Amino acid sequence: MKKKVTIHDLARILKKDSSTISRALANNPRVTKKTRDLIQAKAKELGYFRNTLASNLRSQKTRTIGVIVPHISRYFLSTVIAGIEEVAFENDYRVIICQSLDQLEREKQLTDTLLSSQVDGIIMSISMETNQYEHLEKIETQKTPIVFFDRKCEAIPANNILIDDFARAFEATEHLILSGRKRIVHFTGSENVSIYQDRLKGYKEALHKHNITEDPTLIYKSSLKPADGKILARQILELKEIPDAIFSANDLAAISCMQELQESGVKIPHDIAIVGFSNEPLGAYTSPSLSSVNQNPLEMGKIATQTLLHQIENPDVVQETKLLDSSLILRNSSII
Amino acid sequence: MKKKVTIHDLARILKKDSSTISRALANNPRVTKKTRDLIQAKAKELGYFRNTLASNLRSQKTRTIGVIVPHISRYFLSTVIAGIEEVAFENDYRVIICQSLDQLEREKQLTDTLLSSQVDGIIMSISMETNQYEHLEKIETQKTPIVFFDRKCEAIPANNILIDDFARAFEATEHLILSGRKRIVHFTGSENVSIYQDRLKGYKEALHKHNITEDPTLIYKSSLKPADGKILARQILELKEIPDAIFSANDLAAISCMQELQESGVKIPHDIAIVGFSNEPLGAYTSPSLSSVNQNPLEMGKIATQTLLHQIENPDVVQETKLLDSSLILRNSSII
DNA sequence: CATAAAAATACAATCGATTGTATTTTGGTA
DNA sequence: TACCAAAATACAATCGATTGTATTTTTATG
Repeated sequence: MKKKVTIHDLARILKKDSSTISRALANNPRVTKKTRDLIQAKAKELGYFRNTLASNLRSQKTRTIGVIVPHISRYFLSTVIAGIEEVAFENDYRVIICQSLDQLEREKQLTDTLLSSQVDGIIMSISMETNQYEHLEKIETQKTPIVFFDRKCEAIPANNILIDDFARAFEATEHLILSGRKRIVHFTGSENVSIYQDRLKGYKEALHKHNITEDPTLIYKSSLKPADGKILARQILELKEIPDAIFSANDLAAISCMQELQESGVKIPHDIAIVGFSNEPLGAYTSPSLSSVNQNPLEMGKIATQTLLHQIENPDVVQETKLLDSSLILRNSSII
Repeated sequence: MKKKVTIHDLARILKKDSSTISRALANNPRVTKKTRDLIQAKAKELGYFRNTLASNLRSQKTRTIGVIVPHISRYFLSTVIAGIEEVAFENDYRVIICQSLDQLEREKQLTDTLLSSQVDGIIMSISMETNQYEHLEKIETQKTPIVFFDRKCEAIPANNILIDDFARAFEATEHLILSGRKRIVHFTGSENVSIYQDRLKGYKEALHKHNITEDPTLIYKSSLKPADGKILARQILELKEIPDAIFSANDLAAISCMQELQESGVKIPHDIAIVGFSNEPLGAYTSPSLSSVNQNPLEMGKIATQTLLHQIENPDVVQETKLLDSSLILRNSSII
């Protein structure tokens, strides 16, 4: 394999010191413009690329952000990532992206890898399984700045970029109640994850406000994947008293549940009204279209990154929780 | 900021040489098990992390793959990325992900960045604007292995992981013809991109086979975004003779076009039948559901990565083009 | 022309881990 | 106890770029 050109090669060829080459390539004024032009021309001619490894080792900075998300290919997350990448690129940062697949073991391995890689900061949405926090404490010990998004994490001091899950869940549930629904099912996810806790609380609070007795048999916990939606649909159909509404903590479960119910002859929203969460694009195209909550993922990714970069440059900045805009979007699955 | 623990710190504390520390941490048999255990325990206690930068600089390997795609958040691409990440993780490789936004300038910058970062290989789908290739030749000059996927690139020797766009386009068009359609519109993308060329060729070939005269006014070129679909719908409605089918080179344009046509009272598929390309998940949920071509993106990502890793370990391997399985999926937008 | 000041460039240490070679220590045997 | 081989560990160079300090060269001025 042909070896790569280094500043030492250039130094030898041009009979200059490598420090001069280094400064010339960095446009350092300590090198004459004439010499600088000569060096830069030769570097280009020989296809020189600065070795970022060596450079970073010396400068103790990598201008790289590590990102850990449960699943890269979900709409919400891939859009957050697009926002992260956009702001990172603008600020000349690289992004390393990893997926935990909602598994604690993988998440641990990935945090170790990112710390070893000397990333300047980490953006993360914790996995559903995360119920222990040594791996996050390592990040804190290393003083590597970290920003959590979507799923709140209070295990270590950090910025959290969230939406108001409680308020939106309350709003969604109240919307169902105000349109006359009384037996409202709720689909929730892992209790390790703040967003599902908060959505559950919002649901309960709305019932309470409107004097509807909370019925534990109407609360279903699952991992909220499409397959779960189908299973839940069948369970609902077996209830003695069929419910008249569903508030699901995510869209994918809501949509697959809706399809399964329809195949059994249930009319949506006439018999059962449905509201989801996350505003997956396909929710706008289902029949009926799905009411949901828009979480502004692009914005979330951008703000998470801005927050992280600010923290990288100002290590002593105060940690805080930022609540971004979000909104309930009403479509035909919950409006007659 | 608290400094990170290095092997030299451990060496000082344990009164050993840093080389011994290094070997102990790498489980090198030259260090006694007793000493090794002692060192590893101390390393854990002090929260030592191997500095990957230093290690990589020494070993001239980064175990990192660079990925450049037009848009991270598109279903097809984020699924390919999920496949890439999966195989990379299994093989203990990191993945740096970048998006070109289909812009040549960004693509150039990103290839430079990746080369400077000393990635061991690159996986890439070229941008729509890419019509010059110096930046790709740089990759070749550096002897950095590269694999292209989806969009074929013959500017430099490399593996290409593709589907048979020509065959699927031919099949899709023939399907429309066999169901009685004669005036078939085709939506195509940039002529820089092989897939659009091939889909166009497949479309033409099918017309030719069935003795339908090719009509240039029925071929519309755009960037195939949702907004383009709407514009094209309006242009179609203004034609003297309304066409009876559309074969679109992607789904997003097909779907937005379909919606716009429906709002003007066109019945799909009765008046105009539609077939898209890429099998976006939401196509299964539109009304009517959209016929399309499944490109097996997860598989594509996995195979691209396996191919790249193989090439990294066997630099002299022969470059080839791999055609993966793909299939036309018929749904209600093209079946009466 | 001499000399000081300024400009340009060279020297050398450093970042942290790795690895071939050299040295020291240990254990066994005569 | 002396000595050798083997085992364990230390030394030192290296990867490529950066940067404070030292040295050389150039320029300006009396």
